[in-house]
Amino acid sequence: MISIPIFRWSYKLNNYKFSTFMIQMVTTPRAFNFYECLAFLNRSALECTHKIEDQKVYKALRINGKTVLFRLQEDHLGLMKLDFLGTSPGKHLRVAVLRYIREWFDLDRDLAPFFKMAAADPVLKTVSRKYYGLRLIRIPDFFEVLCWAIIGQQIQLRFAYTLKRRLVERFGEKIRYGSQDYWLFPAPEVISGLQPAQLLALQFSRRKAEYLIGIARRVDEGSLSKAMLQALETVEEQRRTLLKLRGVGEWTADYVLMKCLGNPAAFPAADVGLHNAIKRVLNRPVKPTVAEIREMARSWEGWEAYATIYLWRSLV
DNA sequence: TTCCAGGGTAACG
DNA sequence: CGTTACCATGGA
Repeated sequence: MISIPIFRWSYKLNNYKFSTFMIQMVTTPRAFNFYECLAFLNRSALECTHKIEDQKVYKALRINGKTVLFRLQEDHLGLMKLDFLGTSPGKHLRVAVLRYIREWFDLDRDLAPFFKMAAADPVLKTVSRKYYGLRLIRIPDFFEVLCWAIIGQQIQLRFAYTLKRRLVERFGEKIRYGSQDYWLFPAPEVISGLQPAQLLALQFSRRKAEYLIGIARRVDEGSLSKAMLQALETVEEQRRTLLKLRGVGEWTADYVLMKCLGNPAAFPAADVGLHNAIKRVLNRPVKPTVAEIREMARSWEGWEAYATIYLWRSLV
């Protein structure tokens, strides 16, 4: 990872020290298209854990026990420009944010093998060219990815975003900057103390309320964490650990492996969106069966997660 | 009104 | 092991 501190300055606006920016650059790999990633991040107007404005992403983050707000935008020469807003974090924190961003956009992955495979694949051929440079946009926070996956179970994505927004704006923290609020996903210690009725009031189903609170308790008490999963030897062990959780089935387990742990081979094969995307790409009258999809996916081996996100992208 | 959404659990063979 | 009813809600 190369980070280049360019310069630092503060400026005055109306004779008031408005803000201090710490500018840093994030290097980007080959086969990376910032605007394709932006399009994915911008797919719902109801999104609340980041904001996109004028081709720039804004995100609030709690990291190393501190909250920071940053902005990320495309820059020339294969770089992204990172600005910290409202604070000027120390070096340690800046490095942590840079690491977060590399993970968020899956920057440290060589996609050459994926594109080589996809170019010759009947299902992926078109989408891999059309959305070339799109990365697996991850949800690095373990509690957040579990909540988001559970919220999204068996409901339309639009409603899932509505529920997430209610959860975040009711139980999360916010950073105010300028005239805008930037929200942080609720902490597990907050959700673990809730009664199901408090989530039912936000129109969560009773089941989902129970799942979320149960998982929040496990994360809060420390008996479940991302580090714990990462320490396991095999993906199968990771999967088994996730499947033990109430509310986590095959789809959710694979979704977490893909979106949080960044496993490019994780594959939610039963996903309805994936089925619809394949149906459309192949111009079929009906959705393929899971068995057919597994057959199609044989040539995707090792890149199932990337195949999935490119196909999901084609739905919007 | 019916059917489908980026599913999961529990009960049943 | 595979199948099935049930869960809850919003859109088309």
